[in-house]
Amino acid sequence: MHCGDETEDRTDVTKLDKIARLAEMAEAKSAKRARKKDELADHAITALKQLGYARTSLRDIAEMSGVAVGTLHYYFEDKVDLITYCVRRYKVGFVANIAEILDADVAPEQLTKSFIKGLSQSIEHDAETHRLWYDIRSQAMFDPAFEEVVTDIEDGLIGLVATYLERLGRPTDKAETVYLVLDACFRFHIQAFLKGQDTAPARFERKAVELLAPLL
Amino acid sequence: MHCGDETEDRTDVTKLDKIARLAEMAEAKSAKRARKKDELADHAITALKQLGYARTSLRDIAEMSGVAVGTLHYYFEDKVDLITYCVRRYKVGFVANIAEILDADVAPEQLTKSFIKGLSQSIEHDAETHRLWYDIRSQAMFDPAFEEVVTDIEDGLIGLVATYLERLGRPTDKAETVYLVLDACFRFHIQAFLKGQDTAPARFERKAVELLAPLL
Amino acid sequence: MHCGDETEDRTDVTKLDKIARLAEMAEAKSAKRARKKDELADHAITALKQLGYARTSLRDIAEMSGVAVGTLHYYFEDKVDLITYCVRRYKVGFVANIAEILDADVAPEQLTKSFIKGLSQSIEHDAETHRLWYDIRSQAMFDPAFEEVVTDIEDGLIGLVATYLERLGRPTDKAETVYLVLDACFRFHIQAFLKGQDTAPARFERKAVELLAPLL
Amino acid sequence: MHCGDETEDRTDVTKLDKIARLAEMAEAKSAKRARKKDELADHAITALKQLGYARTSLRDIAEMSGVAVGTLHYYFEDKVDLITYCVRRYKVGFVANIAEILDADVAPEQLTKSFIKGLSQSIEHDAETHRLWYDIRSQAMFDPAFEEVVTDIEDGLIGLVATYLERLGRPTDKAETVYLVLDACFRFHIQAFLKGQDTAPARFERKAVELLAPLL
DNA sequence: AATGAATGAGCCTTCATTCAT
DNA sequence: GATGAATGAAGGCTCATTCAT
Repeated sequence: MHCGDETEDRTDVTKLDKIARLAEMAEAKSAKRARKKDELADHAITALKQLGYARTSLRDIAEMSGVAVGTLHYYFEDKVDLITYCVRRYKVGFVANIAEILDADVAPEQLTKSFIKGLSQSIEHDAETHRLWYDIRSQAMFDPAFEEVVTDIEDGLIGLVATYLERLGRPTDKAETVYLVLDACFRFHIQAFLKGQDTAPARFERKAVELLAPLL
Repeated sequence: MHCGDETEDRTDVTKLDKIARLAEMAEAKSAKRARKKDELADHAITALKQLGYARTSLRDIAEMSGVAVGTLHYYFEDKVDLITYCVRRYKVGFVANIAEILDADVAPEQLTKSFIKGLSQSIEHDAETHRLWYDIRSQAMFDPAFEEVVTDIEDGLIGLVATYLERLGRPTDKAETVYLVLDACFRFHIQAFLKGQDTAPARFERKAVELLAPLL
Repeated sequence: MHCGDETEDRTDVTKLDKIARLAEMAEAKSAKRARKKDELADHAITALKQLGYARTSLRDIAEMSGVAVGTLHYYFEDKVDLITYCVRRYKVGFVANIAEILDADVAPEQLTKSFIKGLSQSIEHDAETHRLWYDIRSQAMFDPAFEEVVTDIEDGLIGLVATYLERLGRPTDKAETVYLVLDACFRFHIQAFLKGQDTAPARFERKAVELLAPLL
Repeated sequence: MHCGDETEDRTDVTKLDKIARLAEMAEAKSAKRARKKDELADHAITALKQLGYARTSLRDIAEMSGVAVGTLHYYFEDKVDLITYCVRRYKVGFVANIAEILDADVAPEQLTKSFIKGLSQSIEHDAETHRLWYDIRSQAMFDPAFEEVVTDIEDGLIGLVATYLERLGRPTDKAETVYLVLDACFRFHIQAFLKGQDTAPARFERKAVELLAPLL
């Protein structure tokens, strides 16, 4: 029937509209939830980088975030979920930062310099946050729950080095080796910086050059 | 009087004897205590290498050692004292082991091979214990209580590399750099081995050679 | 526009309403918490008056209160906080009770009688609770954590005596002296009563009259 | 038989001798043990007056005495026995001190002055030790194990006041009352002195005179 | 006579997690 | 969507006491 058809059509349209609107709302909701999660994570990082994984309680984080403890569990499965989310978020940002430096249009010899400078500045400004990464990486040796995030991040870091080698016109098959060397150097000087040695960033730069030279 | 003198002499001798015996007993007691401490530490390491610092309770360790919790506190100041004692004990043993290898009377080219082989075998046999060291080293970034033991051990490891370079007839001023590189490589492959990758020790050997070559 | 203004006004009203309601809820919540605290304290006093400060564990109190140990710590900072809250609460109630007696419209000679009677009855009915006060007062000689609550309560007791003297038409500058004497007498007979001497309350009354007479 | 008699006699003499010598030795031994107990008690008091009954462990006392914990249990039944021994020993000494003052051949008006002076000086010099007495007296309200020593000492103190009244030519039936008043005053000013009020001893003297006057 | 190793119950406190609202 | 009250297991640590030597 005409009437029926028309009605059905209209109904369909209405239904589709509703669904579309619902989907839209769901998306908006989900986006809002994601924003809130990130906001909570940022506060959590502030707490975590000061005390480390084992010593920071959800209460500490809740207090620092200005929300109730229950809220934390509303957004994150459990403590491990929260911590991995935080570490991932921080380290992804770090990788993006360095990637940006590697994206600059500079000569190869200049690239190494600015690359190392970027890492050195991160030692100076974010030593406390990086130690959180080393903490989690150690935990992962005992607790499989941390394995995934550590592997993902470490892959990202190796990828970063690959990008660096690419931009240098070098084969990327040594990315892992170069990462290993740079990471050792990075970690060692963060440790020194945290012990109060203010010259650690500068020493890192010299040592990194010394290590990189024979590898390239 | 003669008699008096003799008596005094005898008394003196007796006194000295007593003092000597007392000192002997005190020493024996102290030695026994040290032995017991080491025995407890060995049990503790067995527990710690399975769960790591934060996840292993003194109760766990006591149970594993077959003693009461109180006994642990009778021998160790607190948990930190116990853990640092364990890590130190294990790592000193490890350094001694490797040092023995470096002490062998072999040609330089052979030395590197046996050195790396020693490390590779330690990955295979003691991966779990080594991760305890990496755990504590990370904790030291947050907790100054671990700083001393970490510094001491790391100095020992650098010293080990210096010995290696010496035996090779190389200047030892690059010991720190070489240590950094080897440690990064070592840690990375322990991590891989613990993730179930059985080829990690072999891969470590190849990677170590690759890294060492340009540095020597 | 008229319309706009009106809408804004309405919005403002709504906002104010919300704020008001929120404030109300916060207040209600805080009141509820205070009520719960008092309820827990009352249970705690029941436990504490039986065993005293050092011998009563938080487990004992939790069990007696029918809550988990954690709940106690949710409402009170630590054991000292809980105990001082209890002692303060009890003693403030006691002071209020006696103050009520002193508020009665009776002749001066009658006042002393009813005052002493009130104290005597408190010996008979609350000897166990009062000993908790004497316990804490002694602890305060060693632990500064108890100093404040002891000073506060003792000031309140001296104030009580001052009220009594005032109602008697006497100068209040002897309040401290009279308090000292009455307290010594009170404590001594509570001690006797707790040793099983049932005549202690009656003896307290006679002794108190004997002590007060020359002071007034 | 002769022989037998003689032998028996000799035997008897020998036996008696032996018994006598044994008794002598036992006495000497017992005296030595008593001396050692007192020596240990004196060290214990030093520890106890600083921390109080509940906060002082046998380990603390052993360390301060320079003996092993086991030794403490060799001389004292248990902790309560040790503490009561200490308190009794100290307070008996205190009573003897004051009794000596009361024994002096001075005029009655002078006696009150020197009596109060003696108490005031004990506040100044031994406030810390006296608080141990107040601590135990409070504990006695909860723990019958302390009842006896507290009663004994309190009787001794009342007896001291009786001696004072006697020397003053007053009836001793008010000894308990006067003790109560003096004790209240004494305790209050010890408390004040321990809170850091240096004028407490002087204030005690004035207050004691004020309180004693109407009672005599 | 004196020791000190060993105990294990018990203490206070922390914390991730749950759930009714 | 967010809260925070409530939990209870678990943690590190203390301590009076026992006992073989």
